[in-house]
Amino acid sequence: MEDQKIPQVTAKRLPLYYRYLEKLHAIGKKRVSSAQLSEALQIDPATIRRDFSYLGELGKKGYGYNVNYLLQFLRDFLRQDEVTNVVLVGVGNLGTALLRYNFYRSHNTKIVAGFDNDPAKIGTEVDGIPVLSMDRFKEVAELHNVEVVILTVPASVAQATADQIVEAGIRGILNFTPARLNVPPNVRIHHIDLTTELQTLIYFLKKFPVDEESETAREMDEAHKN
Amino acid sequence: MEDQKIPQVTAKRLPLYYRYLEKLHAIGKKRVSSAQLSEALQIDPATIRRDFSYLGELGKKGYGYNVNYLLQFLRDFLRQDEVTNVVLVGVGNLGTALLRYNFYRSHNTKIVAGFDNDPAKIGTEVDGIPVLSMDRFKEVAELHNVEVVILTVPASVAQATADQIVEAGIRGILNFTPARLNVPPNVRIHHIDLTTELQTLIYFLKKFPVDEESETAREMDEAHKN
DNA sequence: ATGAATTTGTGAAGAAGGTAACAGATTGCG
DNA sequence: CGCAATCTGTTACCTTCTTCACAAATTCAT
Ligand SMILES: NC(=O)c1ccc[n+]([C@@H]2O[C@H](COP(=O)([O-])OP(=O)(O)OC[C@H]3O[C@@H](n4cnc5c(N)ncnc54)[C@H](O)[C@@H]3O)[C@@H](O)[C@H]2O)c1
Ligand SMILES: NC(=O)c1ccc[n+]([C@@H]2O[C@H](COP(=O)([O-])OP(=O)(O)OC[C@H]3O[C@@H](n4cnc5c(N)ncnc54)[C@H](O)[C@@H]3O)[C@@H](O)[C@H]2O)c1
Repeated sequence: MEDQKIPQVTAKRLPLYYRYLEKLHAIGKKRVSSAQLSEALQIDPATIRRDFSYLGELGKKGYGYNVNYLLQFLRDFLRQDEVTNVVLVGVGNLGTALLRYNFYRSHNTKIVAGFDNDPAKIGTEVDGIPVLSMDRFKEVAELHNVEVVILTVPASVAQATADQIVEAGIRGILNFTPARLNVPPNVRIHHIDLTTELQTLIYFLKKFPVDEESETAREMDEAHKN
Repeated sequence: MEDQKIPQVTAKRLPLYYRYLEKLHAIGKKRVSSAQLSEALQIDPATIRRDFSYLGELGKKGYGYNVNYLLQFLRDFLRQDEVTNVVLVGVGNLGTALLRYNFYRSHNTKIVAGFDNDPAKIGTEVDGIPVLSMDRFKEVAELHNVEVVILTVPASVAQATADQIVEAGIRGILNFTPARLNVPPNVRIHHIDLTTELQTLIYFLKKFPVDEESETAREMDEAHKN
């Protein structure tokens, strides 16, 4: 709480900046302007400068931002040096895909285990990550200091599963199910609703068919470029 | 364009309402109030009423909303009766999971084909959906009137692939890669950045550890409940 | 060294979204 | 029927986010 509050949206964009700065660093670029960042990330340069200004005066007038400095600053700010352990519950189609994705290499986030209630899956491994019975959830979560769960169970059991993992002390849930979970106020939930995203995209296309002339549709859509 | 503009956020919530109304309809519920919807969807009742008011006067004072009527209205408005054909490009971990998911049953959206450039995958099927060579993209997309692509290729080839599919006449892209795609203004892109979502969730947990006393963190987070 | 060119940080205005609150319409109980 | 209870639609306000526009600082070319 020692940090002064930064806007929600800014917090969501910081990882984007971080990721791109890593790329710039990798190719040896030493400086970058908000205009160049804007070009690459498709975010208004004023927005970018404002975002950074919440963190301090990170740039220099007439020069721009020093890539190394900014990268290091964001690394610290985002605690990118600390490894975060998470677990995934529901090793089905989507869960397996997520287990196979290497969040660790790119983001210092480690999925230490998957959980499922299907006896056929329990005891197996996905890319070296063990799939365990839900019985062992609390034990394993505590052992690895896990506070965040990726939830990919069927919607029908989402609430019951959420109750169970909250009970075990989990404080954050990345919810891929369409269910709206009811949890205590001290537990944070982020919803990712793939179906709705697809539907919304289709809705806009059907509703506002773009003729080459008009830019309206694109303007309408800018806000979606999170 | 005949429809008066409705706010972005409202458009994103409509499928949510629609989905829940289907559930209500299925269990035979005849009427529902904004307060009840609020309870189930965790959206402020005033927001719900405002959302519906953009579409017309759909409710009745002292009564609430007629489930069947509202459901039918939203079905029409969202064009849920028309089947939308889409294709998926990049049949890897994530792509395969999405192919296996039945968008059709739940949302009248049909993935008619997957595309990949891996010879080992071309010619196979995933749950009855054929995996084809990119060479056939334009032909197949035109045959099935496809305007929307789900993009799940590696980030490194995302831009090149986007160019290729835009060239073939695609007008909407659901982009799962972390790449920020550059496309003509008449093509719509929605980004779904799973990694950033996870990072942002973790960021908030680390930055604002919730003590039972304080609600600050939850307040800060409300906006994420999309 | 000088002055033109850059580029930041931010004040101010605007756009977009959320919500309290209430008039007015309707329901449904007694 | 009469009246309390219910519940919408919307006005008014508030908060959050975006963007314009510009002074101030710095760089860079000559
Ligand atoms: N797959 C997709 O592309 C996709 C798209 C949109 C939404 N979703 C949502 O993501 C969720 C998962 O989808 P999926 O396709 O991977 O489903 P899935 O059925 O393939 O996987 C669900 C997994 O959860 C396990 N499970 C069931 N009950 C459990 C319990 N009580 N405790 C622990 N594990 C349990 C099952 O054994 C299975 O392995 C669903 O809610 C779905 O609506 C998936
Ligand atoms: N899997 C995840 O959980 C996850 C999480 C976050 C982000 N992503 C992103 O989603 C994308 C896909 O991830 P993945 O794990 O499924 O990767 P993957 O490597 O498993 O799948 C990529 C697929 O694309 C195919 N491909 C490669 N080049 C192609 C081309 N030029 N044309 C057509 N197909 C081509 C490959 O053959 C492969 O089948 C990546 O951009 C990744 O960053 C994935």
